[in-house]
Amino acid sequence: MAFVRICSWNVNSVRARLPLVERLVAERAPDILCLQEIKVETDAFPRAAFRAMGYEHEAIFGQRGHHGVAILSRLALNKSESIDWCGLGDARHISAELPGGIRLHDFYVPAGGDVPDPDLNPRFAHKLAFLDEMIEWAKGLSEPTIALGDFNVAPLACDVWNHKALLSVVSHTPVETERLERLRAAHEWHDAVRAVFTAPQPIFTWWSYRARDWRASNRGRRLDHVWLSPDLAPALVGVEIVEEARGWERPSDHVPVLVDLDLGS
DNA sequence: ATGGTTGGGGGCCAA
Repeated sequence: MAFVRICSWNVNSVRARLPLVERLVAERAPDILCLQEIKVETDAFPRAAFRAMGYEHEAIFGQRGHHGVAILSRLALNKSESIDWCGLGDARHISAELPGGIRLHDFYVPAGGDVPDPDLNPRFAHKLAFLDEMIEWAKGLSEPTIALGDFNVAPLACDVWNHKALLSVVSHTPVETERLERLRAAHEWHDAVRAVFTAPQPIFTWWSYRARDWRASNRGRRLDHVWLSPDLAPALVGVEIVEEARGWERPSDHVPVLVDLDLGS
């Protein structure tokens, strides 16, 4: 095993973003790609393109039009499975076991709509219920675990461009950030990105498509996360937020998050 | 306070 580079990336359609995934692979060579919002049915996933890039192992859970997650790997993947959060059948989670018995969980947490009130907005209620289910699930975990993906929550004040303004904006409201912290604490996960880019340094992984100039206004949020269970925390070697990918042609609104681990022999 | 853009799938919805 030794060194393993893992990438988490909400690609906002894997078919639309294939050239950018190929560029990332050429330039950064991750061993494992964890994608979210692939927006394609499992059977229509462009497997051949990933095999051509050297990813021979796959765990894919797609869905027509919406959501969808996939793990593509140069290392063997075993016992892949998905949990049906909130019983809706949504393709928002896939997990697989890596060599060495590490379980890797790839999440696409609901965005939650616009209105931050669960009584008025069913999407926000769904997001909170989804996080509540994750908290209960995490309490029962024991194995070495990596949880990553688009959590759609920016937990810290320095994870958004304007903390006070975003306290009432879905993704940074107290009910969400408190839940995310309870989830993290439930398995004592280590936030790999914040272990390297420590607070209060602002770090973002998402910039809206709607900005005239995303780089100039820099109104970003850190919605994408990579968490390591305590036994894996010492394996952390490095992190890169591939911010430049937001400026590539026809970009996703999220950028890749790379985490390097030294898993020893 | 509002609108701004993108992708999928078909003639708007979700993000």
